[in-house]
Amino acid sequence: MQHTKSDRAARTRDALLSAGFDLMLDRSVDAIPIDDLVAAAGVGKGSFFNHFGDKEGFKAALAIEVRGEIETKITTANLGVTEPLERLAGGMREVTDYALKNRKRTISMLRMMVGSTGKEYPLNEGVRADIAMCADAKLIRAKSEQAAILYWLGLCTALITHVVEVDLSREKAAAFLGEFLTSGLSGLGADETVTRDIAERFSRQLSIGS
Amino acid sequence: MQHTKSDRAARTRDALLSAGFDLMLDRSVDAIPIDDLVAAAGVGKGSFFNHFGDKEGFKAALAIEVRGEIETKITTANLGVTEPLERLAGGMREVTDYALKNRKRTISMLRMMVGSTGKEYPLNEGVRADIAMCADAKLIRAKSEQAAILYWLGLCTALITHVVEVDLSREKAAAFLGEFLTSGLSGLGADETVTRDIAERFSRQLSIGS
DNA sequence: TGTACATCAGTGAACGCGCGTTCACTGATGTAC
DNA sequence: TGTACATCAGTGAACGCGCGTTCACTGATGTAC
Repeated sequence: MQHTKSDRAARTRDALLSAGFDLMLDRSVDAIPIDDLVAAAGVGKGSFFNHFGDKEGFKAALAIEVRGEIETKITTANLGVTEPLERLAGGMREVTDYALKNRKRTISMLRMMVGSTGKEYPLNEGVRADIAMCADAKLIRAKSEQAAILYWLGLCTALITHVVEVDLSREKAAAFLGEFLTSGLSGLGADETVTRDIAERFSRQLSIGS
Repeated sequence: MQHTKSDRAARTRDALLSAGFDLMLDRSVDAIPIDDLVAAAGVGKGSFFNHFGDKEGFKAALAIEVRGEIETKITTANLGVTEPLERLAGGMREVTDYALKNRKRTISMLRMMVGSTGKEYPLNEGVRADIAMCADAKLIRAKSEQAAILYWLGLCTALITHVVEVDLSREKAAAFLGEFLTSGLSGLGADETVTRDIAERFSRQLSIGS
């Protein structure tokens, strides 16, 4: 079977990345010795360098890993959705769901985002597009597009930060999502009825789980 | 003069802290060797340990430093203010002003906040009190107090993150503050007219400078 | 199917620099008389 | 005002462990014939 060898490689690679996420519960990447990583992953020290070249390469791989997962999760969930406000809300719901299901990875991502002074959020580009659609359709108060993007991303970040910090139950996270959608959408100037509908509906979806 | 010796001590201490903030533009505290710190501060290596005991002590001192500055800045600005919505908005204006005036310190603070997984924002407690006052006075939609606090702190964080990231001019920062106050207050359910008035007035105050 | 060879991933001992911490000493400031 | 002493902050050489990186080797998987 042609995949056997790359399967083995993929397994060690994944083991190392997972070990990274595990150990980042306590400390920042910089503070984790490679010895600890390979011990936690159960692989030889050399494998670390086979796969990532050096520690910088490892850090980059960690970031790309979570980023990719979240992006495809949101993209998938929004596949058939055309209503711009629902796309926006869907992103917030999905990222919250991700935080519930992948606490350690989310914590790592939040740590790394600021480690590199905020730079590129995953989902950054998607939010920009959705906000623009909302503005075009006159669904939100259209002043500064950039401010709206920052506003929305800030809310998403604050929400999932809280979810992972206090290790919220799905129930409670859903309640918070409802609150954030209510405040968030009405803050953008969306219609009150639509806002309430979306907040309730999406909160319920999250509480059920997907 | 009895202060002479402690003045000397205070100077070296400040030099080390400032060096810390300077060097944190590039890297996290953990990634800064003490040799670099003392070189940048122009003091002997031993002084570092005289003042902070070890590197952990230094990190703690950095955090306390900024936190204290921001807290007293906000407290001072809100001294005579009794209107709860204005206190809330005043906090956001002051923290933005701080970010404009102390870019490096703000960057350091943002880095450190997530380094310890978000924990205690400076201003956390003040916001809680102001939100509670707003809710009591029926000035905002009163659902979950905790969600409202997270919402507001999230907005403050997002705003100053952007200010320091792109090194915004005071002018542009004031515009963003206006947008964030508009969205932020109306997201909380504050009266539309009051919101617009506060947003315009506080934005103008920031653009002039204090 | 079997044998020989090539490639690719894994391993851990060895290396050596980097970096946090210590410490004996110097110099400055404050105090006693 | 002057001298002797105590205290306090600053200094940088020296230490030694920790940690990132290297490398020669082993073992596993894939391929040729």
